[in-house]
Amino acid sequence: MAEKRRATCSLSVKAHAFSVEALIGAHKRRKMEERGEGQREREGEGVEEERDASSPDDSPRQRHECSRETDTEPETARARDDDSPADCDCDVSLESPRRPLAAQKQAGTSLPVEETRVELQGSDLWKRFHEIGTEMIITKAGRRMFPAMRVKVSGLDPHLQYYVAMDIIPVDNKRYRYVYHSSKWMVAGNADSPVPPRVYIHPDSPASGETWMRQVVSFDKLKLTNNELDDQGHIILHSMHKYQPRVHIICKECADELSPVKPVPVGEGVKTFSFPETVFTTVTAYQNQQITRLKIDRNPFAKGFRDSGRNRMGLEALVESYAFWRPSLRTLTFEDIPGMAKQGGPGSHSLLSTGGSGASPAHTHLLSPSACSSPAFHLGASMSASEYTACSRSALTLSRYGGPLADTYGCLGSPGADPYPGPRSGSYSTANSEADGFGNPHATLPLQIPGMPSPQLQYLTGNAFSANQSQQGTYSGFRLHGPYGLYGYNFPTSPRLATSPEKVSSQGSFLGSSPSGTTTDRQIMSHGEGLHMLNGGQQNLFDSRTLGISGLANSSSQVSAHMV
Amino acid sequence: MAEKRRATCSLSVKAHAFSVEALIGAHKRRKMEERGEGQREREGEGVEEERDASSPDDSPRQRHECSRETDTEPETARARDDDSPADCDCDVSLESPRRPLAAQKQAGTSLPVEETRVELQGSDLWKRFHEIGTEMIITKAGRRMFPAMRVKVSGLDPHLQYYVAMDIIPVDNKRYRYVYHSSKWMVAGNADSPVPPRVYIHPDSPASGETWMRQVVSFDKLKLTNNELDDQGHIILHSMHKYQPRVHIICKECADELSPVKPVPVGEGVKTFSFPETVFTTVTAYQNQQITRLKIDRNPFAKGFRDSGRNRMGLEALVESYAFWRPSLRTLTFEDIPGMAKQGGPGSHSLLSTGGSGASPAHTHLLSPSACSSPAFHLGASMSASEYTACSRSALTLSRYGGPLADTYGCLGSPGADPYPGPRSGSYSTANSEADGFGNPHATLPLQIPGMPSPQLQYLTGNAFSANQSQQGTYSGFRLHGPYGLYGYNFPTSPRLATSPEKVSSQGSFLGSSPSGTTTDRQIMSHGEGLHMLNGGQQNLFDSRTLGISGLANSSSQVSAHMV
DNA sequence: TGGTTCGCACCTAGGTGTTAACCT
DNA sequence: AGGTTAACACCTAGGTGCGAACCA
Repeated sequence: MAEKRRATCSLSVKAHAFSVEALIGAHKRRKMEERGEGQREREGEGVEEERDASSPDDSPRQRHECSRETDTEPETARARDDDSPADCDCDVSLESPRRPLAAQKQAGTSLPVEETRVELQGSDLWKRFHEIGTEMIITKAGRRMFPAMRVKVSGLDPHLQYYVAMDIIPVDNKRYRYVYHSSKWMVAGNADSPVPPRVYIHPDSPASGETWMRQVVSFDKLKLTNNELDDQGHIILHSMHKYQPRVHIICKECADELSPVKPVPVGEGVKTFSFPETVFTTVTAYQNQQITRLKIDRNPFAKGFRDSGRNRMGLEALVESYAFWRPSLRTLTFEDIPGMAKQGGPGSHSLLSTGGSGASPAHTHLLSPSACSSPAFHLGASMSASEYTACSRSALTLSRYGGPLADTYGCLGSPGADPYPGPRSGSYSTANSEADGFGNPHATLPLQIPGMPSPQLQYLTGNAFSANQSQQGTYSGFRLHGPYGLYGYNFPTSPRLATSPEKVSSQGSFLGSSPSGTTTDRQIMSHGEGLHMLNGGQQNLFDSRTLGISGLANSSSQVSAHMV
Repeated sequence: MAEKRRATCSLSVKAHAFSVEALIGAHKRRKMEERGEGQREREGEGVEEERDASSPDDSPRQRHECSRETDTEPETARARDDDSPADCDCDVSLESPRRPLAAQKQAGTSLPVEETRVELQGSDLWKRFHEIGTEMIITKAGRRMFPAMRVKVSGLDPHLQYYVAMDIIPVDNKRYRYVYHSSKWMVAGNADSPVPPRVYIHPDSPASGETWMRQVVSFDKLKLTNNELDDQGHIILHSMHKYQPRVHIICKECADELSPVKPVPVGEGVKTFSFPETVFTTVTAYQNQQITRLKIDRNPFAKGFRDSGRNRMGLEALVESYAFWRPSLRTLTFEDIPGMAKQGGPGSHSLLSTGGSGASPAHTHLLSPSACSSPAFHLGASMSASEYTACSRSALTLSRYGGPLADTYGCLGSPGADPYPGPRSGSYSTANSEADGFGNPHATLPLQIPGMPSPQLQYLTGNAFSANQSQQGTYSGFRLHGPYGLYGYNFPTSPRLATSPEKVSSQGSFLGSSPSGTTTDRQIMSHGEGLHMLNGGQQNLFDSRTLGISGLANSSSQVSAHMV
């Protein structure tokens, strides 16, 4: 019934223009080849440390394989054996250090001044992209980023109110062009004229430090656009330019000047963080096929374009599916397979027919209805934990709202017209790896496990620049970038203040079924009937069942960024 | 390919047990019959004053017809000619009076003490259900209410912080049983033992009075369950009991005791509102077929069950479809129609095949990609409106966050253990009609049109009990209920504090494309490229194009409830 | 020719009533 | 026999890359 059918192969029309290098990744090639085709099949569904976060159905399956999915770190000298254990479930020990100070001190009372830190979640995935050369599609209507920025914040005053915002600044003043022949980005001239400044203010803003630190702060809903007249509040960028996303944490009293249509103010109370691996080049259509592949492999919404296991191409998948019927099918062609062009084989429920007909409804129902529904519970006020410990299900309660004590700071200043602050100052950042990129819910469990030692804790209790990873012997530890030589951020105080609405409504719907603890979702870990509450670091109680269900500890990146 | 096919008719298995009265609505029957079949066809897509709020595609179409869609008010003595103009587009004058005080005073500076008022949105739809006998399905997993509670709040101090919450209390201590023979609910004994108390705290809580008053406060995400062990934060109810939803507005300093698992506290600073037309009976499966019909007709998610125009039942629709081929088909039976059991007729594009095959993918693409995307824009701080008036698109900006001045009130008290407050006191309420129930986005536009007279303003500026409707001659005006004789609300201080998460993440996704101004969505009117901003009543500027696009003024209900 | 746009198939995510079991 | 449950078809809503068309 469908009027148009996709071509069977997901290569773009430009495929003829690729270099072999671009297609196979050359020296950056992952070592996947070593494996049997059967093993690689599942990679296509989104594997390794980074979980899709949206298809609860395949989570369990993948966790069983991740130990060998991450064993390859293209190009970099990073040790492979570090990632493997981290990727796997049940090794939650790596989780703990993410909240070193807050968790240690049994917070609840205000903490003394400590360094605000921001860890990038999903750093591993970001780096995978970064090694290839991250591209982000921008459209007139606005396009989400993939991976999305997700960070974990620590070192805030639990009782102060903060805004968290994100902006994206030019890395240089160049325009780029992708040369298919060499599979490289080349400078193609100077940058286009600046675009109207836009800031994505996290929809949970303002919130208490406790709230921010309790969850993974996700920027899933942020959208990029090339429409300079955009009135949806999306971040406006030029195509074929290089950009650097930044995260800002602004104390409420300093947020007077904060606006979605003005550059983020600078000064005390505004801390800015950036992560080098999140640099990307904007495009209106993907240039590097490797990027396309990785996006398709990892973004659940692009599942339809998977060959059912990327590197293990479609044919191999079919071989597997039909092995029972035709044991020696190794050399078969598409024509050999009945219905290949129109539908999947009878036994291949997980085999997406690339040219499949619409006549095959999804009655296979891959989604397990009992998968975690990740709800969020609201409390009217911050509560004494004792009120909720009586729970017969060993559940904790999430104090969603800042609570009475959380906003004794009222910003009394008027939101006066913000004088254009001028160029942003550069930002430093240190970054450790071993992270989940897209926000594996299970992986981002912000819980400190009582009684379980935190092997990396020692490395994280120092200041931001001392971050390191105990279990990653050969890993470089952290990267320290000098002042980011980012292109001047000068926008006209400008006429197009045409601020406009931005849809934040369906916050978290994307990751609704998995990324617990993201501030986007205001969710809490909850698997099936189990109830697991985050308690803002004030307690260390939690349902130990969570461990068995939601391991995959490594997805939290030990990235610590230092602000200016 | 589908393994199971729905029966051709959407009548339940209990259909054999209905009385004719139940099927045709007896004296409550709407006068639709008078119309030609062609006119009534589209009713099935969700018409009258209440708009689906989720299918932007048919909005325009419907507005062209609504003038005659709402002309019937079953049973009540309500004048029909009142509703007609109100339902139609362009008559925005009815919108204005909804925000009498805030809009009048050019708020922005604090208002003197005034009566807090709450208007039920979608009162018309609620009353339609109420007249039949509203039923709400409850499931173990939790079921949304339809219609959802949506209210408009006024009379708050714009600069104070408030929580808005909802709970649902028993109307009496009886258990009910539906008697198909008489199509009536009969008492079947005493109520079951009380269920654990649950309160749905609106996810936007706490927020400033300005924020609450600016938007329609929607309880879309609230879910009902019959699972007493629920850990999702859903409201727990008994099946076959009668309940009354209530809305509470709690000033932040009084919200210490507010908890999702404890009864709403009483006392100063807590104002409770209830609307008689929102009483419902809980069921696990619909009892009254008229309820089923109305639900299917109005709930966009049930569109698949529409016969393409409910009251203009399936057969009539087919007659129309096949009229061209068989002009005298009035007496035909299902068997007369080729393919009746499996697919719709050739010419009825809007006729959903009741038993249709899955082999027909949605390539018709009903959704217009250019339809309003209803985005929400965040502002880091409340801003001086002057900053945004320069917009070349005559757009205004929504000040999303309370802003600096919005929380000078910090509740310093600890969230101490809340002593069980005991039975709720009854609540009074006055209610005017003429409302949209489900929250037609366009209809809930909280804008005061400068220069446009507000015919009903005079009736709404008084205290809560003086509400009336100027244009509804014969309507009773308002209802004043004495202290609601609601069943005692005594729950054990109880053991199952098993509070638990509640998913609030995808707030507004349901109404994402239409109900602007709902606090659930934090959205702003925005049609296509147009940008319309709500400004919290601080300004009256807005893009006049909104009028032409988003009329349908009547959907805002002039309901004013009085709290205890 | 390189870059952009737009319709589309194909996904995820989740809200409907129906239906057939199932329970009491 | 009435009430409850879970799977399911069928929706809404919207996020993907593809590919043809378009543009400069």
